[in-house]
Amino acid sequence: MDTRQRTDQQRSADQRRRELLEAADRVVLRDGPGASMNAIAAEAGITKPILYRHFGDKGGLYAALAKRHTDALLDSLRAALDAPAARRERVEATLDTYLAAIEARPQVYRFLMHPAEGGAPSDQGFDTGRHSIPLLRRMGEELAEVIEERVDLGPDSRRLARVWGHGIVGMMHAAGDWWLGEQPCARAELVHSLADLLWGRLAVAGDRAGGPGF
Amino acid sequence: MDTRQRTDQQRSADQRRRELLEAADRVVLRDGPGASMNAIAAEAGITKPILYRHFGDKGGLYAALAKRHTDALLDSLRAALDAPAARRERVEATLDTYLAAIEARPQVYRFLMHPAEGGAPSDQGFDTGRHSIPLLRRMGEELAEVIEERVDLGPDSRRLARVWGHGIVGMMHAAGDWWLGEQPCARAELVHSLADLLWGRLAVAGDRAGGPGF
DNA sequence: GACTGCAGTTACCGCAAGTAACATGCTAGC
DNA sequence: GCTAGCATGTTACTTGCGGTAACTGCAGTC
Repeated sequence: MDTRQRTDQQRSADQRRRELLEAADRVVLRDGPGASMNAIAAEAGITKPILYRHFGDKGGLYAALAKRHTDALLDSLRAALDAPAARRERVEATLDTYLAAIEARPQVYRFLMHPAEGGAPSDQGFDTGRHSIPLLRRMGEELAEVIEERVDLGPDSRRLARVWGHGIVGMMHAAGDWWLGEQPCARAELVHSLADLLWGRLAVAGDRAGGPGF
Repeated sequence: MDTRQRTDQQRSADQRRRELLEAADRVVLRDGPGASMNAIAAEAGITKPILYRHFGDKGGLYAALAKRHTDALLDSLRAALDAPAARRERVEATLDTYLAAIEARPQVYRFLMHPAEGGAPSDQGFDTGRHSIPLLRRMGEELAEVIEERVDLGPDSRRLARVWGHGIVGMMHAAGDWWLGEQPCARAELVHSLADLLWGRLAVAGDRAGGPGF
């Protein structure tokens, strides 16, 4: 029964890991990303070394935490991206999905993107920052694949698709971040404005009347 | 001679501050953003408390450091943005200026944007992250102003210009970050691809032949 | 019943941020 | 000239965190 026992142990270890991650999640979402390992361990009802046995170091824990949320977000984005609809509708749906996600759970978003804000004024000791980029990169790569697969970009399509994938994701991210900071308009308006930008409205807009030079 | 003395002292204090910033610059660019206050003080030939008297805390020092570089970058961007040329040329010139800057001094760029990477594997004790966003935000706001001032966007132009400003800056940033990581093409190609995206090529591209349903 | 392996603990190290209290030199007023 | 004040600098400390070593108790195994 060696294998059977192994699987039992494995299962309980995974279960424990999940519990620890949930505890970490609670603390991080409450105290911000500056949460200490001690605090997380306390929330989980155990002590530090166990966390280290499970996750190696703080970066490992945060990476695991980030991966959970990142995977979840990417799943919803994929769903929006795969919906059977015209291109512009799909783009708008994807933008809206992303923005709805960050609007619904800004704490999670801030953890994923800006690992160094919440918490004490003299916070220290988070070593994330390695995690915000992975999310952006992954989104960029996935979008690039979708673009290359669906849009006819002529020769050099691979490179072009990747540039656009990362560029569009960055646009969405930065606009979303700004929008989340100072809710200047409804989500739908933002979605529309961004889609307009992607649809080339900048190119066809006229010059302003009293513009300097023209 | 009270005022005269005051100004003398003031001048020397400012000078000292500049020297300290240059020393900090050297250390941060050499050791990454995980550089300790002790190391910076040593490089400047003094000890920690003086740094704290000048900058308050580590965040203050890093903010001052970031402001220097941010201001410099914004100056060059403004120059490119103000050049007398057609809109597309200006856009390309601005993109190129930004990308040339991050290509020329990736260390500075990484400090401004990803304050948590270089340095020891178990780095700790940087509390920036408060600085990357300011740069993006400032660029976004400035671009928004330029857009609103020069482009005729009809009613609601203020909101639209800000959305676009932040969105375009984010696009530039994310694409630049990815491009810097894995130099996949020449700078000029990237500039062209991004400008094409902004010029609506995504909207007019056809669907790919064997696409799944689309 | 001794043996192995795993969850868990306490107690510690190292290191960096930040601070208090002490030393030193310069200018100013008497 | 001599002391008062102030800026500049120092040493030596506290606090708090990440990370680890070494010990403890407890399942199941031969």
